[in-house]
Amino acid sequence: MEETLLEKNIQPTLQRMLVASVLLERHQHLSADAVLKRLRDMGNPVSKATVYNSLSLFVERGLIKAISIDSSRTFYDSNAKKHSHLYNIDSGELIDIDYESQVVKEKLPLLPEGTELESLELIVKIKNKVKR
Amino acid sequence: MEETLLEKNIQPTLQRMLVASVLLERHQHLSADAVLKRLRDMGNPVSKATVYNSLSLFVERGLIKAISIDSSRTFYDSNAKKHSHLYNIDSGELIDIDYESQVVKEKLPLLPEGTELESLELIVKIKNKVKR
DNA sequence: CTCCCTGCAAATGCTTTGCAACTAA
DNA sequence: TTAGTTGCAAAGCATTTGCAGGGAG
Repeated sequence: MEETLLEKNIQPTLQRMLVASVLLERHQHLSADAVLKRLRDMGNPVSKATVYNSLSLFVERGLIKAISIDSSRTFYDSNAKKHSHLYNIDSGELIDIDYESQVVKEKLPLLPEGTELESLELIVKIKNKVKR
Repeated sequence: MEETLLEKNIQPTLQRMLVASVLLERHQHLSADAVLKRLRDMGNPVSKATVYNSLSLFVERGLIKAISIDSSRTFYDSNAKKHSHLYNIDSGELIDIDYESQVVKEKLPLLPEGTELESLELIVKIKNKVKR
């Protein structure tokens, strides 16, 4: 874990290692609050501010991704590779899909003069078929 | 304008007509606050709550779209037709692109059992090429 | 009358910040 | 020593809500 952080130029402090190990444990999407809760449930007292600061730093350094579904729903994604998302508006579940953004990129209209691609975010919102 | 609202099953009150006319005046992306400011600058005193309530109602009824760039940047889009967006992270500018979501949809992996497509949001983030 | 809408202010929820104490090189 | 990190509480924003007053049918 220490190595993982160092590779991304992140000074591996105790709290950062804790935050990183909770999120990177497996492929998952967690809110900042869920990370905090999990840490505390595990008996690791970390402050809310530190969780937010760490997660933001990780995103900035490309260790993880942040997915904003709407103004009050941000998920941190342990999968930093290029991929897209399915969001189930009924269950609140967020699922990775192996949809290669290459497909999209190839078909993309020209970008404005003097700009270049930074990232590409595709969110497919789905809902349950049955009686809603 | 009254007709436009009625078509979408929105009771055309004075304030709703004002909000709608500011946003639908032309193709644009405005934050709730920008709508409020524009209304007040035009000498139409409308409350913040009413602007938010109206915009949310319009989105719900399919008159406009809401685009969430990140947790503190929501834009309301006068273009309710299916399209995608370019977001310039340097300038904060949001631009519609005529990128037919059909292309994306055709290539989409199967949706989970019992679910159906609700919407599809593609945000291409770009940055300025020169010295940043 | 009754229902719906409006406006205000207060409340909410998420995220950031100021700052003093702390830690590691 | 000195820069970087942490934790707490407070501040900050965007958005929502409670509720009293108003308006339309």
